[in-house]
Amino acid sequence: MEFCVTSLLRDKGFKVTPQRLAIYNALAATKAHPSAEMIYNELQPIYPTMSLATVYKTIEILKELDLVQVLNVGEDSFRYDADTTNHPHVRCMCCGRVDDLHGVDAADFVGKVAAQTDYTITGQQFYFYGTCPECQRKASTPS
Amino acid sequence: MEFCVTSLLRDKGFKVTPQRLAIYNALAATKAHPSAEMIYNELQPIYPTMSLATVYKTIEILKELDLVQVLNVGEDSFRYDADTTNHPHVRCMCCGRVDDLHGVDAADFVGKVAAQTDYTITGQQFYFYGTCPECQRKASTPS
DNA sequence: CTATGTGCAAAATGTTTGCAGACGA
DNA sequence: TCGTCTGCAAACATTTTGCACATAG
Repeated sequence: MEFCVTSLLRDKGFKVTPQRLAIYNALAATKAHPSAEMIYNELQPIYPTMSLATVYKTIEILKELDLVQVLNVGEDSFRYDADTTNHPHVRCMCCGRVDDLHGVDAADFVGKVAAQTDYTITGQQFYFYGTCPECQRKASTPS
Repeated sequence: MEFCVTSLLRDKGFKVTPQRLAIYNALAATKAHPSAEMIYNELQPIYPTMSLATVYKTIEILKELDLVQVLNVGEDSFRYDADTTNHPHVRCMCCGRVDDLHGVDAADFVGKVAAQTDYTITGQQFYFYGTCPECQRKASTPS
């Protein structure tokens, strides 16, 4: 996996730096869909001198290499996902966490939409909003 | 229509001001899903003294009254839609315009998703990306 | 050794806030 | 008249940029 990123970077003429690997690995290792700042905070203990600008610049490259996708869940910042398969996401309106929704077939729906519009559809993004299991539990058993 | 907004504002204890009516009317009169700045620019000729802050504050109220919904098409700013029915949107990756996608039944798809997750689903937002008819035409007949 | 990358600080962008004067009810 | 609203400017948060030094190849 790490080898893969290394060669992908090199192939496109990008240099392989510890920061770039660390940022990609942090993204690949989590399902939390972190924002730039969350990645930065997570890497602070390991790379105390790394700057937020480096996180942004690296994400830009990772996007170019199709190694991450960008999420726009309605917050004031973007989130990033190293799983670049096209899957829907859910955001908990209570605690703010964002989860994947795998295993739902959207092809029918996308097909119907594509048939209804004059646009040429090249991609889509589905966001669901609700309450996650933990927040449901918290809500039903008040302290 | 205008009467309706007036009384909705009054009912909730908000004052009815020309700026608020103008902002809502501007939103209700267009299908372009303008951002705060686009609304501001559109109203400049008629209300030259109006500030962007007023646009933002008014939109906040309109959201509270469920008179507008917020769109997050992946740009760096939000867009607003006075059509509060839950319908998908398409964004042209070429010219940036955002259009409605009415007449597509999402109930099946939403139902499948809701059945697959432990979240309680309370809402959703579908964004499609592609090329609008005009940009397709432009692309096929280069100057 | 050279070109690119990093880290810092400053800038840019979009949005929010505080406050004095204006205005709707 | 009174309380809220407006408009301005300043504050804020997120992301981008410029540049000197560091480092991968």
